[in-house]
Amino acid sequence: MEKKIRVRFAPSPTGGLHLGGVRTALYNYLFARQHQGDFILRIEDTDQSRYIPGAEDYIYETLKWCGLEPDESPLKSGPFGPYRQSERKKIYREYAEKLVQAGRAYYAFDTTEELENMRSKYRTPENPSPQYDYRSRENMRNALSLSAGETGRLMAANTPHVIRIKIPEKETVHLQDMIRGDVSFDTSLLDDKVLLKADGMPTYHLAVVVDDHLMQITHAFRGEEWLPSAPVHVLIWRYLFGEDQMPRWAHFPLILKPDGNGKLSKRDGARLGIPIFAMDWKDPATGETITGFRENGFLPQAFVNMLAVLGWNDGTEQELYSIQELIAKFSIERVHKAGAKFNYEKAKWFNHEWIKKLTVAELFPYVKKAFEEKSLPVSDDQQLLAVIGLVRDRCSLITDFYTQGKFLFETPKQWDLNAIQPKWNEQKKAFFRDYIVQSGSLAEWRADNLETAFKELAAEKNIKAGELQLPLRIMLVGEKTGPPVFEISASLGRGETIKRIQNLLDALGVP
RNA sequence: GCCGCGUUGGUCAAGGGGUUAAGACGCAUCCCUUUCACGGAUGAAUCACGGGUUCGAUUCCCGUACGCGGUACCA
Repeated sequence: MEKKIRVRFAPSPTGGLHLGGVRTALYNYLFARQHQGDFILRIEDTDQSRYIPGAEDYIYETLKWCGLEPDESPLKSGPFGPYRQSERKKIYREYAEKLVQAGRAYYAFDTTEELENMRSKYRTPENPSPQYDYRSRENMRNALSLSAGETGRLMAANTPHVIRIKIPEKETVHLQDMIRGDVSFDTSLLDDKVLLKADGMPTYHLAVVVDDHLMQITHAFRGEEWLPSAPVHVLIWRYLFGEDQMPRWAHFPLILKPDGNGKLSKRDGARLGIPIFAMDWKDPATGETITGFRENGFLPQAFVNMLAVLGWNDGTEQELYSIQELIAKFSIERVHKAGAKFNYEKAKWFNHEWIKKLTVAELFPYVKKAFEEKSLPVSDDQQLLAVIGLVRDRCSLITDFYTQGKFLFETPKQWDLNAIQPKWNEQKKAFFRDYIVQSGSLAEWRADNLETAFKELAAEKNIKAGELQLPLRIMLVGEKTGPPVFEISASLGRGETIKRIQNLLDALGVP
């Protein structure tokens, strides 16, 4: 029987989740669902100095918003818990010691200063970052260079120490990446990475291997920034559990900043005025808020869709996918090798498409919330439903519903007078006075009736209807934009329409 | 510096020894609309460079350039 597919998303709770992080979660999720496997959320909080309050909750909320709920997580325990690495601390020491016993790792007592001394001593323009490796380790204070007695004495005295992996001198480590194929590394270029830190916490390198093994992870997918340290992980697998037990790897391409080059960072969001985090993230240290896609008016379906195709496609022309379609069609092998620049305009296009795709009823809760956030609570749900239908095609973001539809719920406070004054005259004033009366007696207040009445009256008075429509629009909405003017008038209702016409007539000083 | 990974229009990208090198976003023009959008049509714009291999390379190989990532007791 085949082993059950198990994948994990393993973020560090150090801040908001940006596009790349969510996409990694998404690809893991899609792969798990496609194979009826498990999707695990593991919190990698081994660096206590980088602990950020709220970051972990942010991860849960983001996954929830995106619909990527894990099968096992710190919140939803399973048979392989705990799922927070800080709570697994004691597990790692045991494995680190095993490596020491096997001669594949060793104790090292170097202080931060000693390490810095070594680096500055060997640092040259050609070698700006000297490594702790097979050459230099003999000159450092560790169990390999010290006598057994001295090491024993230091250990007995509880001297602060780390455990480092002993990287073999001349080997080639191969890795089969599901996206990149065979990737190989020369071990003589690798350094003796710290596995267990002085505070007893593991580094990522040890923790990822131990936990992937213990949690029976079958496929380990992560960002490309991990590729250079992958050979270290392969070696740890080999020494601890056997390479045949190792999960299959895939390293996802990075998401790059829209302009220039480099990995997308939170700075770019502020700099370019675009969201890069899934949801608003308030930095507890600075109090600064970095805006998110959700608050910018993105639908989760669109956000997920956009992310899925940023670095993957199924080879057809299809661009719009529901999560179900993604589960059916996604494949790791078709994920790109090269990084992709993020394009906010295209992201908005996806959202626009999803706004058109959803029903008015499905849109309703999002739009209602958007109005509430703008301090314009809507009491009449029916009316809001009607507005959604009226303006949806011209909205790219949920927040656009407010700008496009607010006219219905608030009387214009000011008018774009420049649009009408130049051509305004007595004749037109008279037209609107009469139109108030005429339309007021209409049997049915419907857009088509209004338009007919309006045009008939214009013809009667010998004025081009087109020249009167703009003034009417300004009266009703205040500005030159918006849905067809008679549609607006229809949803506004009789009383409000007349009131608004009268308002502007008054403002223009009609006797 | 060294190591790794990349490189098809401005961006996302399909393709993969012989093609008019798809499609989408954006842009431009036109149509629709007497508003602004939506929508529709059309258009401009691409295989990083140099060597091979081959009857033929965007596609395969090797270099070079460029970009990114890594080079921490961070993940």
